[in-house]
Amino acid sequence: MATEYTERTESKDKQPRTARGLKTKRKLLDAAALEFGEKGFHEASITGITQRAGTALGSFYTYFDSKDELFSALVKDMSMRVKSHAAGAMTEWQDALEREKLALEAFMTFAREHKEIYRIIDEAEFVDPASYRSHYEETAMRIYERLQEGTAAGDFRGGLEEAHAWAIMGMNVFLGMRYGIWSEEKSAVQIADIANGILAKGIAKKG
Amino acid sequence: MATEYTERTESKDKQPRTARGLKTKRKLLDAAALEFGEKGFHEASITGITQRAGTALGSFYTYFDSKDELFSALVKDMSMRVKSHAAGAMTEWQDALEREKLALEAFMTFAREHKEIYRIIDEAEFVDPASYRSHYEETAMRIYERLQEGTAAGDFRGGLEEAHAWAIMGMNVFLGMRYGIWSEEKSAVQIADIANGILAKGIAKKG
DNA sequence: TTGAAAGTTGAACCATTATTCAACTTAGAA
DNA sequence: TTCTAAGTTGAATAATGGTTCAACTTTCAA
Repeated sequence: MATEYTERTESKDKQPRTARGLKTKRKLLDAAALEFGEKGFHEASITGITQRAGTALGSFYTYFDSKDELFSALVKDMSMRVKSHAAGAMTEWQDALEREKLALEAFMTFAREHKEIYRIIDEAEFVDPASYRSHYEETAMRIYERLQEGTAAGDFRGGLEEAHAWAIMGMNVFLGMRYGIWSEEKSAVQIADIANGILAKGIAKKG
Repeated sequence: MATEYTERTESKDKQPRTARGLKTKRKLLDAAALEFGEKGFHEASITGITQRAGTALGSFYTYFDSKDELFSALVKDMSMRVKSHAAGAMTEWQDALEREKLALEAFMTFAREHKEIYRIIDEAEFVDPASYRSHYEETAMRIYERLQEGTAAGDFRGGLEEAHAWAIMGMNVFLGMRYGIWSEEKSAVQIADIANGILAKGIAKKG
């Protein structure tokens, strides 16, 4: 699975300059995603990564300055992939509420298919806190914008704040962990329905 | 602050047998909470812990088998302390909805006062996954029980499942991180009100 | 075709740090 | 008071694994 990786923080002189170099770097990145996902940052080793990638140990340092830098690059890439996936799933919807349902459904599906991604993003809290924070702040912002659009469209009530977005995000993340990663006893749709029920009417008895 | 720590997993022969021993062990545990909270598991060092505690390096191994075992003991203790604190705050309430508000409020306050605790529990996902899971499964269970009581009392609607508890927990955890640990721009009460609004009526426009 | 730049290789280096241990000190029961 | 168990100490041990580097191979523009 040849994936495209963004590499914002990278030192210029480490960019591959030939097709061969590009291929090697991609192998390293894919291998790293697996290694970090399986073992976590500290248990993962450069040796393990280069072995998976089928390259020599030294080749790693042709493309990355350090283990930390690689991890950082991966976090940013994973963050972007979650975002793209969700965006792609939220194209067709009748009302704002349904859009949120689609968002969570997409999120759950993605979590199930890429369990390693979640481990990497979560571990960024300790290895690369700035990226971790950005990931969630940007995600919250995106949700907040959807809330505002929803209010404007008359689907959502007024008075929705940034904190509402964080609450929804928290719901989604924990449901993703519990019913996406830890077990798949319920379908993504079932879970999305439950969360959507909360957003639609809360849990209080009507009266 | 002499805190009591539970030590379920500890080997019997490491228990202190004198008052002096007990005191040293407590110093080590308190120092460890600080060290792990500040630096995280891997950056934290036994040397750092014993230095903070004002004991010799070797004394650590009089009371603990390993760095991992100590961390594990800490996670369990922190988990218990969050639980106790929340329980203590949820004694006076008129209806189930208000009880949930008090729970989140307590959680937020506690997070602000013990930021290091959150780091420790979060990092357990990688260092001691079993404890991490237990912590959240038990918390979710407690919430779920409250939901059932709420339904029985006529405060909550029917059809509430375990997944509803996970959704609420996720909301709380993320709000605690964002508005408890990262910044305190809003009061615990304000945040608890927002979350409670979601539980009470959702975010959809009444129609 | 050719040679300089790019890429590859893996052994060696080195810093870190958890853990051990044997000598030493203190506590407290008898 | 005495003596043994409990506790303390910190230098030494050992294993790990990130990083460097000099020799070697491949690429590709001219």
